[in-house]
Amino acid sequence: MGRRRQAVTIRHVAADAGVSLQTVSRVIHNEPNVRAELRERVQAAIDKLGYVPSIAAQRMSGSRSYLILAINDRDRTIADWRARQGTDWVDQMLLGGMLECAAHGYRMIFELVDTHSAHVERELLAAIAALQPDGVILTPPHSDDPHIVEVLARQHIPFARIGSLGAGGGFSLTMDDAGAARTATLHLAGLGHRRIGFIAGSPEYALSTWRVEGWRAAMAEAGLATEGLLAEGDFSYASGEQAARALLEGEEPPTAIIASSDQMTLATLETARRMGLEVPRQLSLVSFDNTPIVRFTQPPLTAVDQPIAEISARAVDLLIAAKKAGEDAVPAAPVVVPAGLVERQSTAPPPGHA
Amino acid sequence: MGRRRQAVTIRHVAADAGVSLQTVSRVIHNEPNVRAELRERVQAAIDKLGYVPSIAAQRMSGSRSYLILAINDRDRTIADWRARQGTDWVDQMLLGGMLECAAHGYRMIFELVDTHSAHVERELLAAIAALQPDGVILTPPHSDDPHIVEVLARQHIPFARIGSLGAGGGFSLTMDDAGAARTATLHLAGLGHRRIGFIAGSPEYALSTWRVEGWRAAMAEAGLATEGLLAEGDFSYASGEQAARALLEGEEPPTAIIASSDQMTLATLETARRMGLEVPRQLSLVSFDNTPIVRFTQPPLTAVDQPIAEISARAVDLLIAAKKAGEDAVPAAPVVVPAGLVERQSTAPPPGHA
DNA sequence: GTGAAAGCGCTAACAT
DNA sequence: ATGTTAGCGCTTTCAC
Repeated sequence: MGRRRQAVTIRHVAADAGVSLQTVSRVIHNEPNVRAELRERVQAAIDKLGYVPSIAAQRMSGSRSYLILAINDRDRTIADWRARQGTDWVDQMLLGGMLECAAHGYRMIFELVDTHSAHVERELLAAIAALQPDGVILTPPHSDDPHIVEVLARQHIPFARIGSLGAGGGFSLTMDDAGAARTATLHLAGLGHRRIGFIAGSPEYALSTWRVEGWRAAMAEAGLATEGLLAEGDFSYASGEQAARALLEGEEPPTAIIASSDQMTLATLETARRMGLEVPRQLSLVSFDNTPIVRFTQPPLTAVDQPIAEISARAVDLLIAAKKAGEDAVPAAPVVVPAGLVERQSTAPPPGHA
Repeated sequence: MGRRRQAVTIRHVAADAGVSLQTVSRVIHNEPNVRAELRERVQAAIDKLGYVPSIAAQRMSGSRSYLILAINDRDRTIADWRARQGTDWVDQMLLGGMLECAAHGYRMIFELVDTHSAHVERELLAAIAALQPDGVILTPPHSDDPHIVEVLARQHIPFARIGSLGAGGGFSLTMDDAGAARTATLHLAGLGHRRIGFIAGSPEYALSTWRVEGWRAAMAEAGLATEGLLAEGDFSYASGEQAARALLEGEEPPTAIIASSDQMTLATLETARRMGLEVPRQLSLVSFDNTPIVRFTQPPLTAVDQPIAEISARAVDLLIAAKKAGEDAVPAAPVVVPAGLVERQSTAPPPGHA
C-alpha cells in the first residue's frame, strides 16, 4: 500500500496563493486579520486545488477533531437490530445528528457501550482517547449513569444527555415525557374514559417515571382515580403482554391503556384481541414511540411521537456551539423538544358512552 | 476550552515501561523483534495506564486511519428516513458494518453523497481528504457510478461495491439477485402458477436488471411464457401501484406477482385489495427486501431477504484485510452473500389449482 | 532486538 | 495584517 499522503495540503495552497500557512489557516476558519484581497486569493487557491483540511492533522495540532460521538446501549441496540421489528431509533438518531453535523463540517460516529458492565468506564475512555471527539451524546440509560457522566465531566468534554434531567455535568434534552403522558391521558379522558390504565417502562430509565407522573397528574386533574391502573413493564413485548393481562384481567379493567413503548402496546393489542376485546370499540390504546410499525397494525395506533431526530440534531447543534464558545457555554436548563400526539384509529369513546 | 491533550500517550507508556517509543509501538501492533519479557512489561504499562492510541496521531504519521467510510445515496436515504416506513437499510448496513469494524479496532463513518450532481466527485474527494479512510463502501447506485469508481481507484483506496458487478476497480459484493429472483419464481411455479408477473426496480440499479433476468430464466426453465408479465417500477410505492395496475388490469392477468421492493409489493397488495382480489387465494405475492413492515401486513408477505448486514460486514472485513495485505489483495471475483426466501402467507396455489 | 531522529499536516503562540 | 516557530502523538526509516 505504501504511506498515502494527503494529496493537497495547506502548504500547496499557501504556495499557490503566495502566502504563509497561517494566513491560509485563518481563511479556512474565517478568522479576522486577513485583507479581503488576500482572503480571496487564498480561497481561489483552495477551490482551484480542491483543498480540504485533514481532520487528523487538525486534531493533532490541538484544535477540534470535528467528531461527535453518539453513544447507545449495546445490548438494546443490537437486540433491536437483530429483531428487525422496525424500531427506527438508530435511524432517526443517526440521520438527525448526522445531517446537523454535516451542516457544520462535523461527522458523527456511532458507538455502542455496555450498560451493565464493569468496563463501561474503560470502554468509554478508550473511545474518547482514540477519537478525541469534540462532544458526546448520551442516550438512556447511559444519560443517567453516574460513572459515565463523571468520566465525561472530568475529561472536560461537552456532552448531551438525552432523556435525562440528572445533574453532574453536561446538559439535558428531553421530549417532556410527563407532558406527553399528560396529553395522552387528557386525550382519553376527553373521549370520556374514566379508567385509563398505564403501563410503565423500565425503571432503569428516568423517563419511565416521568411518564407515570404525567399520567398520574393528568388523572388527578381530570378527577380520576388511578388505583389498580398502573402496571410495570420494561419496554419489551413480553413485559407488555404480562402488564396488559394484569390490567385487563382485573376486576374493574380499564377502558383505555397507555403503554410506554410500541412493543408493549403491540402486546396489549394482541392480548386484547385474544380476550375478544375490540380496539378501539371496547378498549382504546395509546402508544409511546411512534415507530413505523404502529401504522401497520389493525387498527393503526394513536401514539406519542418521540422526536428523536430533532433531539439528536439539537444536541449536536448545542455541542458544537459549546465547543466554539468555551466549555461551559451549554444550556443550564434542560432543553425540551416536545413530543407530539399522532392520532390514529386506536382511540374512541369508551363503551356505552354517548 | 483550551487545547485538550491526550491524557496518556505512547510516551507515558514508554517511560513507565522503561523502553523506547518504538518498542511500545511494536507491542501495540504485534510486530516482531520484541523480547517476550519486554512485551509483557509494555503491555502491563498499557493496561495500567489505560493507554489507547490516538487515531489522529496514527493517521498523521502515515499509517492507517482506522476509519471505513460507508457511502449512501443522499436523496434516497433522507427520503426513507423522513418517510418512516420502517425501511431498515441504514440500520442493517450500519450495525453490520460497525460491529465488524469494532472487532478490528476500526470505526465506520456514514456519509451521504448525491447521485445526480456535478459535485459528486468533489463531495467524495472532500470526505476522503478530511477523513483519509482506509476503505470505502459503495452502495447502489454509487457502486456503478464511473466517476466515483474512478476517483477511488485513482486514490488507491480499497473500496467495496455492493450490488454491483461492474469493472473498474475495487471489488464487488452481491446477494445473487438473479438467483434470488429465480428462487422466488420457482417457488411460485412449484405452487402451480403459470402466469407469474414481475415488477422491476429502477433501471438505474444494475441489480434491477439481474432480477428481471433471473425471473426470465426461471420462467423459461419452467416452460412458462413471460409476455405481458413484466412491468417497470422504480422501487417506490407510487411506481408499484402503477405497475400492479398495468399487470392486473391486462387481459390475462398474472396469478402471482414478484415485486422488486417491499414498497412496490405493498402497493400491489393494496391495488389487489381495491380490485377485490384476495391475497393469496386469488393472487400470490413475493416481495424483495424483507424490511420489517412485511411481517405486519395482511397477510404477512413472503419475501426475498436482502442480507444487508452480512454484506456490509463482509465488505468491512475484506477492506481491512486488503489494507493489511496491500492494495491489490482484494477478491477478484464478486463476493456472493446469497439472499434467502422467507416464506410467509402471501403465497398459495393459484385459483382452481388442485 | 532496540533506540534515536525525522516528519506527517496542521494550529497556537509569538514575532514582526 | 502577516509570517515564523514549535510542537501535537505517532510511525517510519535507519542506526546500533
